[in-house]
Amino acid sequence: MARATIEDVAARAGVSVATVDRVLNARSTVRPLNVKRVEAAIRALNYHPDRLAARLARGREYRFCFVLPEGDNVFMKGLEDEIAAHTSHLAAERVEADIRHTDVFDAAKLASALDAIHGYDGVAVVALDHPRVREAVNGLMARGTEVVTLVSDVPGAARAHFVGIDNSAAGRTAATLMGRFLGGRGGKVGIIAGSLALRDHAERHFGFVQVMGQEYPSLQLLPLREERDSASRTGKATRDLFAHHPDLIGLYNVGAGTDGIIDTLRQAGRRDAVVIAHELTAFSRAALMDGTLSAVIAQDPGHEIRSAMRVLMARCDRQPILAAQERISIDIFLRDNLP
Amino acid sequence: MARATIEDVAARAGVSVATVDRVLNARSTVRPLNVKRVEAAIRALNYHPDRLAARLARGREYRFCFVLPEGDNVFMKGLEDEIAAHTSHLAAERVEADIRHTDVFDAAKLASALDAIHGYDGVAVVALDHPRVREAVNGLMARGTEVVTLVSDVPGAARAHFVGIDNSAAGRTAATLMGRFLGGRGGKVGIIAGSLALRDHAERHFGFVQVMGQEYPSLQLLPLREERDSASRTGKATRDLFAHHPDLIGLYNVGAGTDGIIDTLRQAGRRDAVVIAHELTAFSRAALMDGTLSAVIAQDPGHEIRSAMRVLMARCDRQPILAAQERISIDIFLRDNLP
DNA sequence: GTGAAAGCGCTAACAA
DNA sequence: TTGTTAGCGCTTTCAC
Repeated sequence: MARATIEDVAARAGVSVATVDRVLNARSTVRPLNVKRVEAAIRALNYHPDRLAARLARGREYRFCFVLPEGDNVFMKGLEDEIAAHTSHLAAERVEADIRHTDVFDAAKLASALDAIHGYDGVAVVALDHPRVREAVNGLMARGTEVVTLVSDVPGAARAHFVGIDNSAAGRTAATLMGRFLGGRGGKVGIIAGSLALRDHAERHFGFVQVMGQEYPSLQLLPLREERDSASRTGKATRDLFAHHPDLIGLYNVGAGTDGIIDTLRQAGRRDAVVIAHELTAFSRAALMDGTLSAVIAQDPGHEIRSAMRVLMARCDRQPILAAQERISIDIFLRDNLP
Repeated sequence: MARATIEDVAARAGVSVATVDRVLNARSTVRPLNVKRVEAAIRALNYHPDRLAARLARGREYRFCFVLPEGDNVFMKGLEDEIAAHTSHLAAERVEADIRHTDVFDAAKLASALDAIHGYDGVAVVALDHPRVREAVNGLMARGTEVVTLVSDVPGAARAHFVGIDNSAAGRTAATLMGRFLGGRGGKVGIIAGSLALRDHAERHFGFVQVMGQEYPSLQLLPLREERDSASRTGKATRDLFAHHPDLIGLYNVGAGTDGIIDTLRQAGRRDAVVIAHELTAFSRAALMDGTLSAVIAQDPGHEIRSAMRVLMARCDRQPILAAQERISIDIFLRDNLP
């Protein structure tokens, strides 16, 4: 017995395919009796609509807009590459994706960039946790544009989904690695972040401090330094930290700008300290290989982009999203398990 | 300007859609001149065939067979669950998947199980590196059935693809974690495997020993114990190891049967040793949470099943496979980054 | 409220 | 070797 089609259902229910389609897609009012009949037929035949045929008939085009931070953040460049790669792959499925850039550190600019978005079915945005941004996201959803937040969330907003990792868990993971790699040694641990105004940085920092305090009391945490994800600033911060604290044995970089830290460490020839950073880039890979970095905690930009697109498409089709498949994992990379 | 269709290409090339289809799918011989014309038209219009429409028209059904080890291996049960889950999701895409069980430790049985497979478009098999199995795989491919190996490979075989991790890298990863978690302490490290006849176990063992020898000379590796992935045997082995070696500070379980080890460790109240095992299960998760296990190295069964199906489908459609998307990563899980 | 029928872009007979 | 055409399963006018 082959798959049931909409015609089979129509025949069994004693109505036309158009009526079946109406109850399936809640398109227009159908007499209650017929609704019952159709539903019964669907159950009886175990009918599942053929999504391919539906998409073909609908001739639907998905237009998505990705809003990313401007600047030279390597991870964000990676996201862009993945968007390009996946879009060309999805051209066959009528998906079109544009990219817009804006200043992520500025809520007003980000909000007005979002407000200015028209003519898209969905938008994915690297967000900022701020009332103005929340408002802008809600506005988009209200106008019927699906919104997912990417990498960094706006918790209170009506966004359809957040595509990204649990950042406090990522911070806790960093702490456990730091604590265990340091294996009972006592000393100081430095922390550098971009800005605690960025929700992901704040959460990582929180998770890190929490576990360090609870589990590794022999390690003394130095006050957090906010260096705006700038390589020159993180490099200088690293030099300062080592200069002022001869007993510095660990360093955690919560945000970007890891290249600056790596350069400084290489110049100083410091390979003994345990250094943990986020995101896999050409720099961090090389640093992992030569021992400058001990571990990297990462999120896979490819997974994130594909997930964002799947979620957006599912929402546009009013289909449920499979939470398990869309969960983004916290990857730990050592020298030995680099992809 | 909308997407170009096959009709646009046909019109521009001055041929019929059937001819375009012929050159697209290398269906039958087309006059070279027309091939040129069609190819030029495709380039000029930037034509990409609509895969959805193709699949719909083809009315293709993909019939796949998964050959898995029999027995109560929890990881393999996980694979089965994922097959079920993904198949129901792919029913909408006309994919049907059956599961067969066989004895993986027995090359002859596995080979004849493979020989007995007929009427499938593709098979995914948890293989065994043995000439008979290689022959059986080659036989399937020769009869036009696409084969991918899953989790455990048969390197010399003509299989279309191997879906799984780099196991020697996984072993090296285990060693680095072991060495760093032990942080300079000296002592003995035990190794338990299922059987070195299983290629994945042999490779993990190789990678582990290699890195331990090179990087952590203060740790003494005990001779490998082969316990056939049986929980009762690994449990006993663990008891023996601790009884005979009071200075045992690390334990690496290369294969399955981790539950036995966990039970023994819990009973003995040994939380100080660094214990590393493979695969995420209800047991290993709980053991990670309560500190009995220090780290788990895993491969995501969901990714593997989805990848196997994608690869098989792509092969059936004679489409290229995207290596980057199909790479299975070596996941490291600590208490803090459990999914 | 309901149904008939014309596509969506492609494939695969079948004819020429 | 090439072209014509009837579908694949669904959506969507447009009449009734």
